[in-house]
Amino acid sequence: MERCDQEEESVSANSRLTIAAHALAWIGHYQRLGHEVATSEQIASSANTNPVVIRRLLGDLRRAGLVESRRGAGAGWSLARELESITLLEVYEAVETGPLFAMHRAAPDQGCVVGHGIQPAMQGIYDGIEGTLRRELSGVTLENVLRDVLAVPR
Amino acid sequence: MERCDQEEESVSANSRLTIAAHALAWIGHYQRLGHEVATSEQIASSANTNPVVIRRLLGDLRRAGLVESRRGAGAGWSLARELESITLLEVYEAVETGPLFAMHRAAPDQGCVVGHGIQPAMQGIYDGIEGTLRRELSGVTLENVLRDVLAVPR
DNA sequence: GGCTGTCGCAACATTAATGGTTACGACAGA
DNA sequence: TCTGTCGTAACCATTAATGTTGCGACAGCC
Repeated sequence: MERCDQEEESVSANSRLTIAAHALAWIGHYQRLGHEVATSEQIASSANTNPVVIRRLLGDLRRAGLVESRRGAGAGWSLARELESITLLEVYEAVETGPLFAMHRAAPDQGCVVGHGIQPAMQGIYDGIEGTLRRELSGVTLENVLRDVLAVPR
Repeated sequence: MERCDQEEESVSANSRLTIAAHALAWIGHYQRLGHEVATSEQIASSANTNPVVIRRLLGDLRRAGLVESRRGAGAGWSLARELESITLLEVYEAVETGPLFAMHRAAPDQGCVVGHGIQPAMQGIYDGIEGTLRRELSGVTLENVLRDVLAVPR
């Protein structure tokens, strides 16, 4: 598979949510063209990555009940649910692991008033932010995503 | 410096915002007790980390105009502004680098309709989410944080 | 029954961010 | 001059994400 190098400054964050949305939109679009299943090879070609990466990601989505896979001849992936019913929140929860912001690696000094109170204080703030993030993500369906994708001018 | 291992499942995300808030709250609280400056050694002891890590982080905050440092004898760190006027958004922008969610590492296949439209589509969604995140962060001041910290029961 | 294409998964390499550690010069007050 | 602390470079360790290869499992088809 050819690598199409593009000079990006310094990609740090994880692109798992982006690639997962790409894969779901691709499968949904492909099925609307009349095809039964999509292969990891086809999706990887569109996303410019390795088929195994796609299979790993789709494996997470299958565990979440969003897609199904068939083995044997004529194998491939298909949606387990309609694009309209899948939200970015479900995709996010299927592919993202930890919290947005982490606490200290080692517990702060509990003998210090600041060290003692900082984790509960920040946790309360972070919980509120993650709740807002989830509300935002739950307001976007994969149908919305595919519509936006197809609306981009060539 | 002793390492106080605490069994966390799998800390992945970055704790830079947490540590920065800890440091600012510590300096602010210390100054209210009548002290002029705080040393990276003291802050590191409270946060249970290395003084150099604190100096690096406070260096970012100084570049953002949130703290000042003094050198020579009686050296240390002090707030450049009141805790009430510093928001978590300013701290976030001072210490966090990239976007919350990243795009593909290599550009997707532009010859595919999905590959062509996926990045603009997701970017629009991500921009909205980051805007919401920033609004949330801008609504919390370091004064709020310190108050929450001191309100935690012993 | 064998052939074929694809998934499932393990194993390993690569890259990048983060954090921990040591070292040492610069600085400024006592 | 002495001392304590900052400023910063250099290096190592750890972790997550990603890329890659290999191969067995599976199921339809000939």
